Amino acid sequence: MDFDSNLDWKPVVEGTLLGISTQVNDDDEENDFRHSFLPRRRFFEDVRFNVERVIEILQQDGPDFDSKLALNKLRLKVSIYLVREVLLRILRSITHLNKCRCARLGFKFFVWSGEQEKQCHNSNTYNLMMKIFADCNELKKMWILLDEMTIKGFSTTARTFNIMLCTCGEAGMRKKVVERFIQSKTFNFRPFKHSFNAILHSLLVINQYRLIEWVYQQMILEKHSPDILTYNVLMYAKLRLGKLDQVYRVLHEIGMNGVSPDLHTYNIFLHVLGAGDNPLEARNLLIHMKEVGCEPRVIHFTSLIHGLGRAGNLEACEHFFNEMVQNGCMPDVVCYTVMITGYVVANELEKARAMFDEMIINGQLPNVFTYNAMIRGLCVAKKFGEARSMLRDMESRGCNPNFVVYSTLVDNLRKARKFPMAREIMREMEARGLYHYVDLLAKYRYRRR
DNA sequence: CTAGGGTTAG
Repeated sequence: MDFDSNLDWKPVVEGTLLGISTQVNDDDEENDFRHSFLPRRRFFEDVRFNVERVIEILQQDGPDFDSKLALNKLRLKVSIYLVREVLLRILRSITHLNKCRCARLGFKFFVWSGEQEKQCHNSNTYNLMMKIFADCNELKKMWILLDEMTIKGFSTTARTFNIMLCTCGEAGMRKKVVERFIQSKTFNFRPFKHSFNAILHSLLVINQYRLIEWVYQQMILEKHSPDILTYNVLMYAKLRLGKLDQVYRVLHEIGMNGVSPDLHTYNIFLHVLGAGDNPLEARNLLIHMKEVGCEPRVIHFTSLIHGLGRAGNLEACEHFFNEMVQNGCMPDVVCYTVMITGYVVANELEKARAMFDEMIINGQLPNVFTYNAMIRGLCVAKKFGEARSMLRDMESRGCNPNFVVYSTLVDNLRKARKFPMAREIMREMEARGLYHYVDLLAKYRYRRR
């Protein structure tokens, strides 16, 4: 995909690292440092070229076309890079209509490449093939591949774990997957200290908070000692599950075990104090952070302001927002969006608008989250015409409305019994294919950022 | 190359 641009900037960047000026003169024949990158550059150009040829052949696959034979005729040198690129292309092309074909063609190529060159598979290519099966709902085949990679001696990774877990529809099944990885001898959990932290972290990424609690219990049963990462993940899960009292209990345990809190720990507590509408304690914590040399940053203030906004304490939001600026932290898109959401929740549309204007003046570009908050505010104030023109606005500024933005508008229109306009917006959604969103939900929800 | 702040409503 982005291979072109990669090839172009890489030599320049490496040159910069070596202390060589980035202003390369193209006419300078003696400038031979670029030549040393040629073989590498050539290699990737070849891969790219061959990916196209392979895809072209796979696309023709059918009863009247023997694609394996055609692939053989190419007499390719099959490398891990080639396999990876082809599988990635297939993975990205999956839609709800071509699932069967993608799974079949992907696997055909996967098997064929393995027959050409023993060294062209690794954990990564297995993960990719498994991901293709996962997205195509070929779960049995995915499990078979997991066994195969283990038998062949490839280690499973956090990525493997995530792919398997995301296909589990029910909690019981997810627990089985977790058990398998905890006991696995071939689980490559680096760079984490032990597999428990790797698993806990993976679970955090895909929002499996109850499982985090369970894995933590297993970890204690097996006498592993938790570190600050373990505790932070656990507290984060407790926070998301609304078990605020237990977050404090974990903090107490951290102190008892002589583990030092870090910036993530503080962030979690700013979240808790904000949500609990406790600006006084928050202020003490901010002072404490500075004392121990952990200077609060935008994300810390944002966590706090988010909680306070939800709790309806706008005065405190504004106070900490100003304090942040005074501390030399410039608010970013997320922070502005949190402030706007706070005003919207409190029915302060004009203040929300002022924030929206301010962020643009300060060079922060509103994104889908920001527009969604503003549209929600306009709906709450019954300004549906303006809400709809804001939808047009965001589009013209290159920020395409997503499923959430449309839902905000449609739901509010329905609540206000403005059915014709609601239908109109829904038709637009359909025209953009956003109804298929539900079908693709599993594909995107768990994707790493 | 160890995570971290934001959206609908159910």
